Amino acid sequence: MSERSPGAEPRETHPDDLPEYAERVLEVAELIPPGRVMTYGDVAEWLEEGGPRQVGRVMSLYGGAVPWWRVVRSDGVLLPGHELRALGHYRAEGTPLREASTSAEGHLPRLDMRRARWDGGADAGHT
DNA sequence: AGCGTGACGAGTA
DNA sequence: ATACTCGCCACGC
Repeated sequence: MSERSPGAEPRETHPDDLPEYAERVLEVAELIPPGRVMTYGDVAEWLEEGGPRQVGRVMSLYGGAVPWWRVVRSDGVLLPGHELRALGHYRAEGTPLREASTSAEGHLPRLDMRRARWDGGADAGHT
């Protein structure tokens, strides 16, 4: 609705609002059902825009407003720095985990990606 | 304009 | 299974 001075494109530098891309990423994060996860790469593919690193950037900056623990690394490693918080959520939602095989202590479980990965409703067409 | 960094990911050793 | 490399790409200095 607002107009811009002719000749001055609003390219980068967004005002206070979240960048459009960030909003889309967060939107997808909200779609992930409890007990399931999507990888950064999956989200990027689903959006057909950006890449894993861009999704990761958005999550690091604005993820606090959404279930951030449901967007994970493809190898299932818990988010460094928030392992216990994430683990609490996973246990509470019944997200499939792979307990450390060896009896080594200090090893937190990792996500069982084969079972926890959510396809984003592949047949629920988003286009 | 170059260079390092990062909530990544796949491939190789 | 772990460690390392490389490709990726937006950002900040």
